[in-house]
Amino acid sequence: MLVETEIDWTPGARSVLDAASELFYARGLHAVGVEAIAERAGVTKKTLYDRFGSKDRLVVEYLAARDRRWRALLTERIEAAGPGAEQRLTALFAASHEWSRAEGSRGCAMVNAHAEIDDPAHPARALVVEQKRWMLGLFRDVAERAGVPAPHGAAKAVALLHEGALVSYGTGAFEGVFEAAQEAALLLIGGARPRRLPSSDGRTGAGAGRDGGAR
Amino acid sequence: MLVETEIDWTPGARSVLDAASELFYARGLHAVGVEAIAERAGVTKKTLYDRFGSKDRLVVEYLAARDRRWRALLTERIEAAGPGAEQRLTALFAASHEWSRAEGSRGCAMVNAHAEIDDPAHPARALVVEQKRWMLGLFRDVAERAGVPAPHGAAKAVALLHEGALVSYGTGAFEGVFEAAQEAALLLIGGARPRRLPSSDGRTGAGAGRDGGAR
DNA sequence: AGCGAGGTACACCGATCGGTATAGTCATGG
DNA sequence: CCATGACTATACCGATCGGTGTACCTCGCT
Repeated sequence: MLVETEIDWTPGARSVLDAASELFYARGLHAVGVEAIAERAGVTKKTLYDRFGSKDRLVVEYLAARDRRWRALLTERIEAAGPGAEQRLTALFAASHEWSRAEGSRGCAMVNAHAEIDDPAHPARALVVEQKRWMLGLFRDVAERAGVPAPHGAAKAVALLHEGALVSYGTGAFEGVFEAAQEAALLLIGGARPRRLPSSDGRTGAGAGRDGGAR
Repeated sequence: MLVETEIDWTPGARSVLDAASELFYARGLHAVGVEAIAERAGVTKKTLYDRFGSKDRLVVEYLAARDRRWRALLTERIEAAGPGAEQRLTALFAASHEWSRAEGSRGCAMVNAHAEIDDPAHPARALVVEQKRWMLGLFRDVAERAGVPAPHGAAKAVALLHEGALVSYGTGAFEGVFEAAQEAALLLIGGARPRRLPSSDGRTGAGAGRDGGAR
């Protein structure tokens, strides 16, 4: 129950998954060959195919594993933030920012993968969609906690803000995306009705916006 | 003046560009070979290479041509909408929605291309970034017209909303993304401040308070 | 008349793609 | 004791990748 729901991969499979995660995210699905993954993992192609069967299935497992990590981080941070809507929203955007900074600025892995998979029936597509809907659920919960008159619509707008921040951080087109998204989100969800915001004095919890400036 | 500013491609080059545009967008950069593009264009590979030199350069021309179409549509619609901030914002989101519907739901071609190009020095990356900054400029213009106290920050938030709507329309994770984005954008830009002069109304500090960002 | 630009048709290149096959090593546990 | 599972090593497969070379054709323009 309280244990990790991680699949019990063999050591070889695990290092393949790690290598695939790095390479797929950094270079793209089609740009990375199974040979390169196996080499990076310190494993033969045979092992890779014994564990995953095909490149397609490896792609799905890569996304699934990444999604698990992502959700674990978010739920942890949200729960630690307390029950308040503003607290949760702030924690959520801070976690996204932190994640993005740590992963390197290649944007959202789900969106990127979706862009490379043209087959609508590919299981990876469903995985991506499911994740985005889960995110929407998170925002809806926050909107409801805030008592926003139209929680569904507000949640959707905040989800779009978040999505935009994620991919814009990836392109590096402009700076301070998470801060801007968070501020707007707080305004949409916290400020849409007569209520005092906690210390409306800038510095909205995003910590020092110590964004990795190098672009 | 009313003439197209399109580069004077040869007929062969033009059909290659058309074919490339469809195939690259639908299937992805790496998934489409030059052979397939030439075939679709009704042209030999030789012609393709005589006109574009390499696949990389064809990719750049594909994005550049698409960007030209996109900007032409937007500027036309915005100018036709009149000088008001709300009118322009509405026209902009409507145009995006219309474009996305017409192109098929594969999301933003620029973002998708960016996801597939790992080399930061690739000229296509600069093209993508430039387009996103141009979009931000559009939104800033609107924010300034609306007399928002912190136009830069508000514009960034609206740009993120728009970005999120574009890619979310692509994933198809949820419905009504353009409507939701537009509504929130209007709220952020049109409704977040005193209709008239930017007085020092207390509540304004809550959200986009500090413009900050743009260093 | 002639020439160059824009083509077609097609053969060819080395490299890499995803995926398979065969053979053998090593550790664990019933 | 020995069978099974996890792995290495290596060779191989057909297909496709981006890209080049050669030869020939056919316009429009001077």
